[in-house]
Amino acid sequence: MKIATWNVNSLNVRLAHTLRWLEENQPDVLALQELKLDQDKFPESAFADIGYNAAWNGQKTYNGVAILSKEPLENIDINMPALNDPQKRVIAATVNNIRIICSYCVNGESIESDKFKYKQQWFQELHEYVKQQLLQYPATILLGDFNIAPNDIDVYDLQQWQNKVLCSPQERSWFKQLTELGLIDSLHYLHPNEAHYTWWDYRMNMFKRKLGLRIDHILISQTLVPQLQAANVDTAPRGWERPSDHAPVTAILTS
DNA sequence: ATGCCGCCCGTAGGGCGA
Repeated sequence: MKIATWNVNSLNVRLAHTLRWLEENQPDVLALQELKLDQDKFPESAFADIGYNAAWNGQKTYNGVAILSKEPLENIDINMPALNDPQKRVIAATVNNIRIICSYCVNGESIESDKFKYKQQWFQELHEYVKQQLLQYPATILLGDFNIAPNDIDVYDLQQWQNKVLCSPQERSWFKQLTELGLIDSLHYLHPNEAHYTWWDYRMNMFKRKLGLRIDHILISQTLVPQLQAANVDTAPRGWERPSDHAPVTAILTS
């Protein structure tokens, strides 16, 4: 089973890229973030035409998440039930008895900002939600854009980024608390000493200069670790014409 | 560096992302 996550930074702009990537890579599940389109504007038929079911949680202009799957999507959750959040950042569904939780986590802007407080509250809520989901679904995958680079190796210039948003000790502690629920960072688990980035700033030619951060992740519950075969970042789409600033992240589980 | 780039709304230029 091939699982993937990709922040496409507008599905309107990136639909062709998304379809191309699906056809070339044939994942069983693809989680999408930053759709930036309203619920009734989702291109369901374009995905159906190439064999993918879809569940989505859309929002005009900002946010928006979806799960695409070759197999049917069951027991769909829209947003975290306990958080009355107008921002559409979470969708969950069950595929082949595996719970898939797709998250577009809060950016936070800067450590000093009110948005950072929202990020903290949001991660507290995510922690509670995932804790409950794991009780109900021992085989769970939490994946998406976390907007946190959890380890020093996930950052191209530690000196520049330490104590900045995405890399601060506070954010790393929130990420660690999630993993302590019994979730394993699949790429870091298989490649602990390799630098793999998933996001490169559009400015200053950061992709060509290979200067990025690893902020998109696939966390798998401990029950699934024996099945984990591979984890990777596909940097190719970041080099396509008019790309998303994020690249797809993949994990392969044996069935 | 209040900069850089890109998307959104809307049709100029500010909000937002990371």
